[in-house]
Amino acid sequence: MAIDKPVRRQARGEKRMAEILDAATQVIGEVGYAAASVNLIAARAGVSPGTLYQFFPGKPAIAAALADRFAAAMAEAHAASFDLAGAAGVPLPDLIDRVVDPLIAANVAHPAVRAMLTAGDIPGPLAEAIEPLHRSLLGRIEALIGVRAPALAPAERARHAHIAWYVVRGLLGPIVAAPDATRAGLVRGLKDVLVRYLDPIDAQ
Amino acid sequence: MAIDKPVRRQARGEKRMAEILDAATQVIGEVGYAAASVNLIAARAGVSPGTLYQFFPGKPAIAAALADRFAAAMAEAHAASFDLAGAAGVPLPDLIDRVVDPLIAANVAHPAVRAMLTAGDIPGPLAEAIEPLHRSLLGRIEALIGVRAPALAPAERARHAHIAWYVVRGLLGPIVAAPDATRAGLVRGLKDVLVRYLDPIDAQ
Amino acid sequence: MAIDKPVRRQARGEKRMAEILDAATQVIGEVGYAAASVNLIAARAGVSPGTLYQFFPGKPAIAAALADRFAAAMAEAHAASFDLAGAAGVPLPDLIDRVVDPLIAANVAHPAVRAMLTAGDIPGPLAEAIEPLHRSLLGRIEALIGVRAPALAPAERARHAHIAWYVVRGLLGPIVAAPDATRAGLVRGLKDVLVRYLDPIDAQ
Amino acid sequence: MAIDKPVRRQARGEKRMAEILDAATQVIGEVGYAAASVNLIAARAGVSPGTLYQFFPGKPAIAAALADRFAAAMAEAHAASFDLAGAAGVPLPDLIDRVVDPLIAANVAHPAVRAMLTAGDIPGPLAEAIEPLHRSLLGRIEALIGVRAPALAPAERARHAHIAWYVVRGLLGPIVAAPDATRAGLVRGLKDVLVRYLDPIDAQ
DNA sequence: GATGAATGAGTCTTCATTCAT
DNA sequence: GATGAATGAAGACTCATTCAT
Repeated sequence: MAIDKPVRRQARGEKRMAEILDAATQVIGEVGYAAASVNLIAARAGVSPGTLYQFFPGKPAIAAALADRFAAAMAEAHAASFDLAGAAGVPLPDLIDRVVDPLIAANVAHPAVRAMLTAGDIPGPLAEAIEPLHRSLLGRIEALIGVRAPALAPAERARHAHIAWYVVRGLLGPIVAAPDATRAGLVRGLKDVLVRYLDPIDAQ
Repeated sequence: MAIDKPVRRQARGEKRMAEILDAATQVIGEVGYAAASVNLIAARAGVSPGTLYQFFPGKPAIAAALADRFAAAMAEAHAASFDLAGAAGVPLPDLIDRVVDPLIAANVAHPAVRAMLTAGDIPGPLAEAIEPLHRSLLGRIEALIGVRAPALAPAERARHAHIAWYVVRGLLGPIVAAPDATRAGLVRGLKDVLVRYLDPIDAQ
Repeated sequence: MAIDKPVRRQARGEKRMAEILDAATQVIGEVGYAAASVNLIAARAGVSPGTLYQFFPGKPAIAAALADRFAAAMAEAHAASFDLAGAAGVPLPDLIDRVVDPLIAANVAHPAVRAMLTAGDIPGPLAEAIEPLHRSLLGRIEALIGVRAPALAPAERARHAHIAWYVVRGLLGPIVAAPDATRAGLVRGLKDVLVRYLDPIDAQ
Repeated sequence: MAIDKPVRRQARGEKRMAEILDAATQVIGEVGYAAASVNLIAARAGVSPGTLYQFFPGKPAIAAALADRFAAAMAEAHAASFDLAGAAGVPLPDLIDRVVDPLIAANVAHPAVRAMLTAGDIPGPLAEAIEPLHRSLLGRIEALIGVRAPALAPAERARHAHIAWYVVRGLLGPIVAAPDATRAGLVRGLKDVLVRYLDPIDAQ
């Protein structure tokens, strides 16, 4: 019982954090990072601003937490749909399905991340908060290319990864925002772009 | 002479407008649309806020003017590098060079537009200010595809245009931000993406 | 005790609200509604503008609160000096004393209301904020006339109430602004006007 | 011809002034003195702000000119409907008709004056600009009372004049703003108030 | 942990007025 | 006389953040 208390407290805290992050996901997804005020997020979470600051030291920290959460979700989803080791043996279009589909699903579920991903191009606190996510996504893509095209020079590998990632990121917004009817077509397009771009690079 | 007077006035005004837009281009390019305050733009232009408001009724109007300016520059540059009528006879990679190179040059020269282009994904005044430019760029791409692949169903043509445009837009940021050394590689990548994506669609 | 906490918070807030309204009463009373800037009111209340906005969403809300406060004070004062039911049995001059004296006392105590009452003739946010007070005062007058002259057609009753109210309102300014020496004479005049105007209407 | 020029110029100037005052009458009538910006008035008059300032040294000067214009119109209208000397012989209700009707007509035609008349209660530039008009109207009323009740002590005469004027002023707003259907009833009421108030004072 | 009051610099915008042309 | 560009001090309002309770 005495031992119970801190646990319970931590549990309460985790719940609060989750609530705040959920609220932030909504608000940032709706109006963008810049226009999403801390107070609005707190209000949406049903919490006072003071409470919010008890869990996050500032707005960028919320962004960072959101990014973390997303990175974890992504990692888990990708782990479920493919594994690096086996990635060499899969036909490219299949592999791209397995990479892209969870990515899109995750972005639909986490609209804030998408908004921050592009807003983060401008140097600033947001950019720094987002960077690890950026890195991790890029890293995963680079690793995959490394597996598929082991002979590729590292610089080239990095370049292709960047290109691929920017293409994906550029289409994420429209895809997430699109009505269901259009979305499928855009996803199809994105995959086509990737397949056709990467195919020549792909090990023969 | 009597006719000269009003002209001279307008000239002063036009010059100021240009100065303000130049300042806006810089500031928005540096810190993004959201963080670019009207007062900062005015200060950068060496003008009082009141003066700025004599020419532009608000921030979105500046964005719209910037977009207009860019659209005009683009149109001119494209007119110089290719013409729709003759676009059918050019090899695809050549055509893409002629379309992409001026686009990138223009974006390097107009960094604000690039920033606004992606920030404009969130509905709001900026999005509305940017829309005509968006439309015009998309329209040009669609027209080109129409010339190259006349048999394509209109819906498909539109879809491909969207995909291509989002790909370009998504890479514009990194390309513009990249140091010269990296930029060339990214441009190369962008063109490869486009060529490989559009080649199968291209008329044989 | 646990219940005490939120109460105490509210108490601080309520106190602040009262201070802000007091400051607004002064400032608006001195310079009028239009010239009374929010920041000035806040400063006079010894509060930052942000704090003011925590309690009132804008200037019209302050006006509305002021009007409310005044209406409540009026209602209380009138309740103490006469009651509708018994109003029929009082000689008209007495009744008018009992209605007018508290009204003037209240306006002397709440100079802002007087200023807003006439400024509110121009359609706009102020007019809307003031309207309920207007209605309530008019309603009270109309009710009184109804008691004194029950046979009067409703339209006529309303007309007389309007006339009487506009007469009162028109003299409120000068009366409140007058030095004590002159004030009594003006009040005397106001009452004479009302008595003589209403006497013929009064039930015989 | 050489002699002609200045005249012509003056004529043009007078016309410009009239245009500006007409515009001011409209604008102030619509939004009130405080909200009527000089630039708006100039624009409404089809003139640049600079030009406006060539004729009037500032906003209060416009108010003063408007008041002057109104005073002149009033004087003329009153001169046509009664004369001081003969005022003694007219039945009171008739006299009040002859005083009130032109006053109302003039206020309907000059809505700005009405707006300024009440706004001018707050000390400030407007009040000073309006004061002469105030004085002149009060003076006329006082003179009339003097003719009708020559035995009245001057202080009492002044007091009654004030009361009467404030009553009129207080009803001017509602009367001018009222739809035609209601207006007649209000005018009737105003006259009743005045007749009944002044009758006991009136010489027998 | 939680609350909500408090801050104050900063944002956009307006406006009376002046001045070069 | 006429124009319209230019000013800059306010004004209303917001927001990330802190602090007393």
